[in-house]
Formats: sequence, C-alpha cells, structure tokens
Amino acid sequence: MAATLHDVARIAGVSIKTVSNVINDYPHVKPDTRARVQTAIEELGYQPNLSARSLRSGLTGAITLALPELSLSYFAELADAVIRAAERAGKVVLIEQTNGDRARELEVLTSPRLKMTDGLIFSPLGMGMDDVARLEVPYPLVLLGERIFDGPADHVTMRNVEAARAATEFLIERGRKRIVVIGAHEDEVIGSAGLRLRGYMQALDAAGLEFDPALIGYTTLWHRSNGATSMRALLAMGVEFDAVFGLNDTLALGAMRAIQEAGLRVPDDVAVIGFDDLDEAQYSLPSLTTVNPGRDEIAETAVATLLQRIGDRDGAIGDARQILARYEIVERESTPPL
Amino acid sequence: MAATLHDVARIAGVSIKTVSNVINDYPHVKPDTRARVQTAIEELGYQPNLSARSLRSGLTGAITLALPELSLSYFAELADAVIRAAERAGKVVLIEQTNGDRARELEVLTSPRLKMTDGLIFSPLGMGMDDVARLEVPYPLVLLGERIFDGPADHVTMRNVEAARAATEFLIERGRKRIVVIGAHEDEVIGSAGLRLRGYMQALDAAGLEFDPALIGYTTLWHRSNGATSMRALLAMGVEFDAVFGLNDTLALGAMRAIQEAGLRVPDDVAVIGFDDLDEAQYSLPSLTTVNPGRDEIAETAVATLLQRIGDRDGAIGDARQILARYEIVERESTPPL
DNA sequence: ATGAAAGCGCTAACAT
DNA sequence: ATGTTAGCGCTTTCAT
Repeated sequence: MAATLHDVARIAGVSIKTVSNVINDYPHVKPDTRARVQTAIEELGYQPNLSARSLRSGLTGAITLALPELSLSYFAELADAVIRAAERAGKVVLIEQTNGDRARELEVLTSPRLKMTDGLIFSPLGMGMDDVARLEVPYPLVLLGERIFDGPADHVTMRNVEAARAATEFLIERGRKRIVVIGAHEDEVIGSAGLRLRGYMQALDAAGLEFDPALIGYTTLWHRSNGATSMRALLAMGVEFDAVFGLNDTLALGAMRAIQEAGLRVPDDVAVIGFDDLDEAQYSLPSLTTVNPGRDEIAETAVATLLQRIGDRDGAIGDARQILARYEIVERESTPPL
Repeated sequence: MAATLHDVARIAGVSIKTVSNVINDYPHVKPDTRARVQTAIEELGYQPNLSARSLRSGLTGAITLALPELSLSYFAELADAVIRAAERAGKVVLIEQTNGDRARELEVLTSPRLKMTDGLIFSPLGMGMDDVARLEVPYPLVLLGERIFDGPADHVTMRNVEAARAATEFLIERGRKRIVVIGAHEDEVIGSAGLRLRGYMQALDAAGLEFDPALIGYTTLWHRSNGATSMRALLAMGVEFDAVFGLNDTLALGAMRAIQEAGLRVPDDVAVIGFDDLDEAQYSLPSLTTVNPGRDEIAETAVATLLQRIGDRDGAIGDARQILARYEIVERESTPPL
C-alpha cells in the first residue's frame, strides 16, 4: 500500500498535522522538525492522495477542455497551447471530444465527469445562440469560439471580423480585385464563417469594390477536401478571379491544390491567403500566407481566466468578460510581395 | 451546495444505503422505493461526488495519456483515437505532453498527478533501453511506440520492420530500383527510424538490390521541413533515384515538395511512399501513398489492455504482453499503378 | 510550534 | 429489502 500522512508522521515522530504543515509549506515549523519530516517522506516515497485532498478541499487541480476533435489541426494546436498554459500553472487537462455535435455538447455541459475537474474551457461548434441559457452552469466556465456571444460566461476569442478584413485588404493592396472566398456558410451571421465573410465585405466596401456573389464558395465542413472541391466547382463554372481567401488554412490549402491542378500559378495568377496559421501552412508549396489569430494568447488567457474564476469563491470578479486576442498577418509565398 | 447522498435519502425517506444501491444498480431494491429515490435524485439534481467515490474505491475512472506533443499530427490522431476508445468504456482521458524530452518523460512516470488517474498509456520518445528499469511502476502502465522493447509493461505497437519492408517492396514491384530513404537516424537500431530502415534493407536484400548509402537521407526531427531539407541536399549532390520512402508522412510530404520544386514529376520521375496514413496524406498534391500502421487498433488495444490491468487487482493476467497491430498499404497518387 | 479530532461524501461489510 | 456504521486520507479549526 502507498504511504499515508500517518505513516510519515509515525516515522518522523510527529503528528499528521505537522506533516501536513510541511507539505503545504506552512511557515511555522522548526527547521529540524521539517528536516525530519522530509526525510521520512523520502524514505517512504510518500505522495499525497489527491482524491482525499480533493474531497477535503473541493478542488482537484484539473480542468476540462471540451472541443470538437483533435484530428482537426486547429484544435490539436489549441489543445497543445491550453495544456502548456495549464501546466505552467501546475494544472492538468482532461479532454472531451464533442465532434461538434450539439447534443453531445449540451451533454458535456452537465456531465458528472466534469466534477472530476474544477472548471471547463469549452469550444462549441454545434450549439448556437438559442442555447445560451444552457451555459448558466454551477461551475467556472470559459467559452471559446464564435458560436455564442454575450452569454453568461467569460468568453475568449479572436477578432474575426477585423482579421478577415485585414486579410482581404492585404490582397487588395496587392492589386487583386476579384477575390474568391472559400468556406462560406449560407445565411450565417455569427460563427467563424459568418464573421469572416463580414470582414471580407467590409474590406471590399472600403476599397470601393463591388461584391460579386459568384465569387463565394460555400462548404459545409472546413476540411482540405472541401476547399479543393469548392474551388474546382468555381473553376468549372469559369468564374474569373485573381485571389482566394480561404476562411481557414485547410480550406486554403485544398483550394491551392485545385488551383494548381488547373494549371494556374500561385501567387502569379492567383494569390491565396488563409486563416489560422497552422504549423503546416509553413510547409505547403508554396507556403501559405495566413492570419495568426492569436491562438497562444487565447489559450493562455482562457486558462488564466478560468483559474481566476476557480479561485474566486465569493464572486468578487463580477460579470462575464469578453476578451479578444491580437491577430497578425503572416506573409509567405502564396501572396506576391507589395 | 451540491446535494449529497444524505439529502437524497432524507427527501426520499430512506437511508443512504438505499440511495447508494439505486445509484449502483444493486438488484434488490423494491420498484417503488427505487422510483421514490429516482424522483428525489432528479428533484435535487444530485450528482455523485467523484472525489469521495475515488477516495473510497481507490479508482477514479480516468486514465492518463502521455505523449510528445499534440501539434504533431500523428500524436493528435493517436490521442483522438485513444479518447474515443476510452469514452466507449466510460473513461475519461487526461493528457500530459512531454515534448519527447527524456527528463520530462521520466518525471511524468513518477508524477503525483498520475494519482489522479487509474493508469497510464505512455508513448515515450526520449527514453531508451537504458531506462527500462524506470518502467517498473506501482500502477497499470501500457507502453506505446518503439523506444522500449521487452520492458516490464504491456506494449502495444506496430509492425515497423514488416510494414517498412512492405512499403519498399511496393516500390520495387513497380520497377523502382534506386529508392531514397528520408528520415534515417545514424546508428539507430530500435526506434521507428532504425526499425523501418531495417525493413527497407530486408526488402532490398530479398529483391537482390544493392544497398547504396548515398541514398539515405538523415534527419534529426521528422517534420515536413526536415523532409524537404534532406531531399534538397540529396538533389544538390546529384544523387540519382527513382523513388522515395519517407519514414513518416510528414517527411514524405516535405520531400515531395522538394522533388516538385526541382522540376521532377511525382510519380512519373519519382514515386513517393510515406508511413502513418495521416489525414492530410489524402489531400496533398499528388495524394500520398502510405502505410496505415493500425493506429485505431493500437489505441483500442492499448485502452482495453490498460483497463484490464486496472480491473485485475490480484495479478491474474500475468506477465507483460507484446501486442502488434495489423498494417496495410494505402495506395494513392504518389506511386504509379502496377 | 505542534497535537487532537472532526468531517468532506462515499462504499461496503455487517446487521436486521 | 433496507438500515447502521466504519473508515478511505486529507485539511483544518481549536487547543496547548
């Protein structure tokens, strides 16, 4: 059996209170008592029983991260960043995959398994504004993504509209006038697709360019294959264009493949920009210019915010906050130099 | 405060034992008592306190998965598969990232945080055979990967040598005779690189082809950029070749980029095969022929094996087992048809 | 500076 | 079929 406080206390010839004091760095312990306890701890290889500690303290030292799926690079890189940020704070991360399925997302919000952790960082994809009320939960919650706004929980997200506008302007500054968008969702107002499309429109407007519906490629999912398929369809219809804005990197990468298949050159004939700054955007042929939406900052802030809420037993922090990360355009080979 | 067993018992007018019986599906409970308890549970929104349950039962219902990093697609897809398999068994997964750093890996093996879970699925990258003794741990452990063999723990892995041999033979069958390998590690005997290189040699041998050291591209890491760099170096040296075996998919993808940059055609001038069957292998240009090493089966088996060990309180299962998944070659566009 | 003891919420052995 | 009760190992008043 694993050693307990009592075992350590017995070996060290002190009470369990003293051992506890040593472990928790309570200041008033005589140096030589402390040393004796330390020796006993090492001798026994004592490690505290975390279940017991949790039961007593009500805190587990773990947080849950719920996201659609790790096979999507964006979420894998987000999870990586969240785990690193949590680790820096000495916390550990439990991952739930929802597949972006609304029912599963709602289920996760009330799952008993959440009690294994102190709070939830939640990146929904299937839920919408109608489900806002479901976010009134009795535990600390930080929301990610663009499915819900002004909900009852802290929300950390990116500047979708501004960043998409900047991406579009980046193409316009380089002389492109007929800019295809890949990945739009019919009638979506919020959600990443809706917001980024709005940014696109704003940029056209500001530049005095006319919006042409023929330039919009709709896809339901945002995988590489959807980008390629959508692009091929546009190509087949004979639409004329000189640039492509992929609403995320995988779409842009897929579209870039279709463009090259058709014998067009990137960036000479068609300039391409993506959104997300995935690791692989550096390694495509040509490498992909894209928007870094501040993923690391989002992860960092989400963890910090959640931990604040967890530590805030008497609601001193106040109302739900909206936090926006800084974005940045990363220029690579898929767009021409200025 | 959250409701407890006592609250439910009081409302339902029974003892906590009865409530506990209902929750744990103990058979001998009168139907109407059960109904009364159920009503009380719903009324109070009772959810069991998992810390208390863990303290009492010694089991948490969670497992740890320790891997290098989620930003590497292979591990993201592995984690995805492990989480799904665990979920099917009603277990939850906590993820630790080691960055493939040996010191960090050894640290994870003895971390107190492991006590938050019932066992560990461990995919080391920095540890080696010298560290085998460190795997004698006082908790259920299942090992993944090719860093350690015949250790004291169950080991689930892929048929590296056979699969690499099959990949090489696949190229030979298509008439290729000068096959470059990208991603070799100097003097490595075990490890993915060492094993796969051995499979390559075996295939050459069996086909009566001579091994040419000039065809081996060494890289320390297995990112896309390493594949591209290594390939460019070989190209610059004027080495002649008609095929490339990337020891993993990202290397192959990087190499393919360098090949195309050099004006060579895939698969006509150079056939390319990878290893891993990542999602993105389907979407490259051309799509990548590769080896599916049985990742889903590995994840499934690792979880099942770990849960068996966890449930096996009196060591009835016996010694450490070695389990090998089935592999399969997935033919795509980067190799010519037979 | 240290000790004694209560109790977090649950499970399970033991009663009835 | 249901109730009583003793801990699981820890933190934390309250004493000393």
